[in-house]
Amino acid sequence: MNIQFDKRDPIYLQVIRYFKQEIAVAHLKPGQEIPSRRELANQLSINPNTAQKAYKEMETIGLIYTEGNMPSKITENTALLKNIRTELIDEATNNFITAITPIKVPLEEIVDLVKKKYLENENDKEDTND
Amino acid sequence: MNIQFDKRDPIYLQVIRYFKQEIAVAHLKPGQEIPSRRELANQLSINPNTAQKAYKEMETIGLIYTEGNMPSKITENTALLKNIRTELIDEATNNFITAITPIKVPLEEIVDLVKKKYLENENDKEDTND
Amino acid sequence: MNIQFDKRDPIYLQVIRYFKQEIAVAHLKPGQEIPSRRELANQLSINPNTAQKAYKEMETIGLIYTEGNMPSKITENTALLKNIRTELIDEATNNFITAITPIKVPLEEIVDLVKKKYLENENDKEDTND
Amino acid sequence: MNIQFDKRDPIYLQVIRYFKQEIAVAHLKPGQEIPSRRELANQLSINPNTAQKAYKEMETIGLIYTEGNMPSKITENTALLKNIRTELIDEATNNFITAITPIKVPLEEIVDLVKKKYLENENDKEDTND
DNA sequence: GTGGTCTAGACCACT
DNA sequence: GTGGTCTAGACCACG
Repeated sequence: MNIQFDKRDPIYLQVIRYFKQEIAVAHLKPGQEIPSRRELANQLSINPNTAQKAYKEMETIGLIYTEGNMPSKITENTALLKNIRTELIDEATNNFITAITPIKVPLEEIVDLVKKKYLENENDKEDTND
Repeated sequence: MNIQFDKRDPIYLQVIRYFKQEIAVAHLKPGQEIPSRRELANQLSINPNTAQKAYKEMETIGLIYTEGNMPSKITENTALLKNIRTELIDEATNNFITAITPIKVPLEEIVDLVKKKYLENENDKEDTND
Repeated sequence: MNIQFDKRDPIYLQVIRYFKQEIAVAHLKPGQEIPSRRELANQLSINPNTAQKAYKEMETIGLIYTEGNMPSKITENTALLKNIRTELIDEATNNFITAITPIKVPLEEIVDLVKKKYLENENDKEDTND
Repeated sequence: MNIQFDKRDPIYLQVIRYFKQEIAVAHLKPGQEIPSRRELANQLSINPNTAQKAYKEMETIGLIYTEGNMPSKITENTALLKNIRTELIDEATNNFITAITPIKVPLEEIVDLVKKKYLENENDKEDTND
């Protein structure tokens, strides 16, 4: 596991987003165990309190659950899990539209730009494949 | 002038973004006077200090300038002004791609979604036209 | 008459300093007439209020005097005039020492630097002589 | 820490100048932690907002940096740090020469005066040593 | 009127 | 604890 933190957003939110993404692409499956708070903090070199905050938030959302002293697990509420992908996509798209609309960019120009950056990004990833 | 503030971002940043957008769509032109700090604060119902902070930041960026105790003006550095539109668009697009990529959404689906939301948004605006 | 205004200091203070310098080098002599407030404002392209403020301040100091509707004149208090040169030099030197002392620069280095910059400045002036 | 504030300059600028001087004489070193805003405000008996303003300005200059909510630190850009001493000295000397030149004081007289005041100042400091 | 600074005190999010 | 933002209200110098 590895997260490229940027400093614009709080770390705990970036951790949550990471888990959501892993769920959206089915790298994390219902009932699957996730690292303990301490492990996570170690792996990501973040403050244990930050890890704790992320997990607590995810529990509140219902994304994960913890029974007794067992490792936390991804929820088995598959409906909720299925929504995550849509939720992430919608959120990203809404943010985008909200940001781009006031600048009055023609739809065509937007689509072209999105396509271009999307493909650039794909190529970058291929270049850094192992 | 009117800004719909959300509480996620600091007000002074939203003010700056607003000015950038107004510049990007050429509602604000090089050398044009902008409202005084007090005036802006009144119009937006924000504290004069918050307006001052936004203006000060815009000065350090080079977006506006102030001579003596005269009202501040939009910079006459047209190169800088021209970049603003591109900068805003790029930033929005990059944020979008960065957010959407890890979810592995096919390009086609993304484009469709963008088109759909864009048009929805357009219609909303028409509905509220006078 | 011509003053190169910088924006760090208030204009009216720069005007006063200019008059003091002209007195210090005896370009302005006791009893000599000086431009009216309006004339000064025109020549320097400054606000008449600013010229007025400078003159008023100079009157308070006793540097100039005005009788009735006559043009203002340089004071005939020669003792005061003689002090101006010393005053300007002392002020400049004190400011310099106050600024340079906390940085713990050896006297030798300071003297060398002053000499160097002084001579550079002399040459610049010669180059722009008419 | 102690700063003798004068009322001519804004407090926050005097704070910045103080930090620059401390850097110039190497009392503050690259990466070194500096007091929190609140602490500084307490020590100097100034408002926390004023301390904040000074620190924010130093950040934009690149003099200090802040990660997360950790105490701010002196930048590790040693090139920038090295320049500060030169910058301070040059600025002081330029101001001095600019002020003294129009009075047409012979170089010799200037040097003598600088020497005299420098030494006076040294003695003053010795007198107040513990 | 303008910009600029400052204080006092509060609140928030993050670690 | 930390940094960051915001409000309310005041004062000053400048033009």
